[in-house]
Amino acid sequence: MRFAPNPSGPLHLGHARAAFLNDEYIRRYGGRYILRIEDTDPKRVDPEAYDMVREDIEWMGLSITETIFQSDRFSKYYDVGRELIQKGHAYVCRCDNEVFKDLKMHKAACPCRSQSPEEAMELFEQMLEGAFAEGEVGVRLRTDLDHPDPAMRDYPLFRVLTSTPHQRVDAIVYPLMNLSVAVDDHLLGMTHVIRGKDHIANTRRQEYIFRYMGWDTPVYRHYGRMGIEGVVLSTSQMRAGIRSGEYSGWDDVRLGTLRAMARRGIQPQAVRNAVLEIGIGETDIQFSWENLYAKNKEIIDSTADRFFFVPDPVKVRVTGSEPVVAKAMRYPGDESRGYREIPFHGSIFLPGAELSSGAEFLRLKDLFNIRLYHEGDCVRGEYAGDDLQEARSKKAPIIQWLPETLASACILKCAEGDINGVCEPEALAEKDRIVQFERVGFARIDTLGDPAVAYYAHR
RNA sequence: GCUGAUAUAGUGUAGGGGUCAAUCAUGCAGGACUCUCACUCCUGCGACUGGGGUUCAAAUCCCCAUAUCAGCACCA
Repeated sequence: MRFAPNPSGPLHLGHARAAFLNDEYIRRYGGRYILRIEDTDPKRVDPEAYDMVREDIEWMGLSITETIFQSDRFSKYYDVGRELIQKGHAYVCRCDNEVFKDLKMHKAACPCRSQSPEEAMELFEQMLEGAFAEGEVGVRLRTDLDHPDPAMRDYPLFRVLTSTPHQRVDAIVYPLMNLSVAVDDHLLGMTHVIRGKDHIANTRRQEYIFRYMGWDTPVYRHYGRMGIEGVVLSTSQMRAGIRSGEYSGWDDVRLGTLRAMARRGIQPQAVRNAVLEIGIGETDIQFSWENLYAKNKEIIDSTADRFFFVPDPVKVRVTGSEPVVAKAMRYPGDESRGYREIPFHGSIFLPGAELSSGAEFLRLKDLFNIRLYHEGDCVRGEYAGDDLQEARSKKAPIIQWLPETLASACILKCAEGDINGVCEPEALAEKDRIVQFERVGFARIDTLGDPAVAYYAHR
C-alpha cells in the first residue's frame, strides 16, 4: 500500500482519508506502507511542505514502513521511458498543444506519431541534453487513437521544464505523473492502490504502461469525492486565502487542514474513526463536521476536566450572602478527580447572554440561587437561597460564573470569530490541555498568558 | 461535446432477488439521571432519485431519464 501526497502544502482531511484507509488495510492484512512524496512538478512544490507533510503524518500516527521521494528517482523514469520508446510504444511529439488537442478530438494522428523507435530515441536523448525549450516537445505514449475516451488517446509521459528549478533535483526533462506513478507502483511492488475517483482515468492510462512493460497491475480501488461543509480543501485556494489575509495561516480554525483540527483539539484517532466509517464507497459525499465532532467527543469527554468560562462577561454585584467558597467537581460524578474551589465574595462575572435573556431567577452553579434586578444599564443580584431543588422546580437556568478576583482573561477562538471571556485560572494551568467549558463546549488551551487563548473544538 | 463513475433519513453508513413496513452512528424532539446545553440511559422523528422492464417476488438485476462528480493539462 502507499500514501502518495504532493508536497504542495499541509495535509487536509481529504489526505487523511487516503492515508487512514491505506493504513487500515496494512493493520488488518499486513504488508508494507510506503510514503511516496510525489514532487515531480517543481511548480507545485512548496519547499515548506516537505516538513509539513512529515509533521502531519506523525500526527496521524501512520504505520509507514518506508519513505521515498520521486525526485530521487528520475533516472528510473528515464530508463522506463527509453524502454517504451525502444519498444515503439512512445514517441517524441513536437506538435503545438492546441493542434494536437484538435487532432486528438478527431481521432487523428499527429505527424510525430510515425517516428521510428530510433528517431524517437535520438530525440529523447536530445531532450535530456537540453536541446529543446520548455513547451516545445513532449514524450507521448502510443495508446489508441480510436479509444472512445479522448482522455486515453496518446497522453504525455515527459515534458521539458526549465523555467522553474526543482528544489531537490537538477533536471530538464520531467516525468508526468502517469509515468512516474506507474513506474513506482511497479518498482515498489504495490499490490493494492486505494485512491480517489478522480484518478479513475489515470488508472486506465497507467494500465497501458503496465501492459506495454509486461508488468502485473495492482488491484485498484477508487473512493468517491469528498466535500466538507463550509470548507475549502483546495490547497491553492487555501494558500490564496492566507496570502490575502483572510486566513491567519495553514492552521486557521476555518480550514480543513489537519493542523487546524489539531489546534482545536480534534484527536487524530477521531479523524481516523470518522474516515474509516466513510470507507471506500464510490459515492460522492458531503462530509459533515457533526460526525467528526461526535467521534472526537467520544474520545475526549471522559478525560476533559470541567471549568467555568464566562463569555462576554458582565460584572454583577450580588448582595445578601456572606463570602463562601463553592466546590465544583472537575468531572461530574467522579470525586476521585477532585474539586475546584471558587470563592464568592460579592462581585462576580456572568455571561452577557444570560443577563439579556430575561431570566430573573438563576442558580449560580455549585453556589446558590440569585434574583436579578435590572436597573437601567446595571444589573444587580441578590442572594435567593441555597435550595437546588427550588431552582430546579422553577426551571431556573443553572449558569457558570466567576468571582472578579479569580477570573483570567481568555479568548476563545471559534470558526465564527473570537469570543472574549474569563475563565478559571486552573483551566490555564498547562498548554495543549483539552478542557470542557461548562455550557460552552470543548476547547484546547493554545496559548498561556494574559489574555490566554483557547481554541474551540465543538460542543 | 465525448468518456466514465455514482444515486438508501439532514449527514455518514449497512443491506447485492424473498426473512426490508430497511441496519447502525450522528442529528433533531421529548423524557430519566445530573448543580453544564457534557456524559449515560429511554422513547420518538426521519430514507431506497424518477419512469419503464425482467420476476411469483426488486432497495437489490436490466433499460431510459434526471442529478451529482470526475477525466478529456507538457498538474497530482
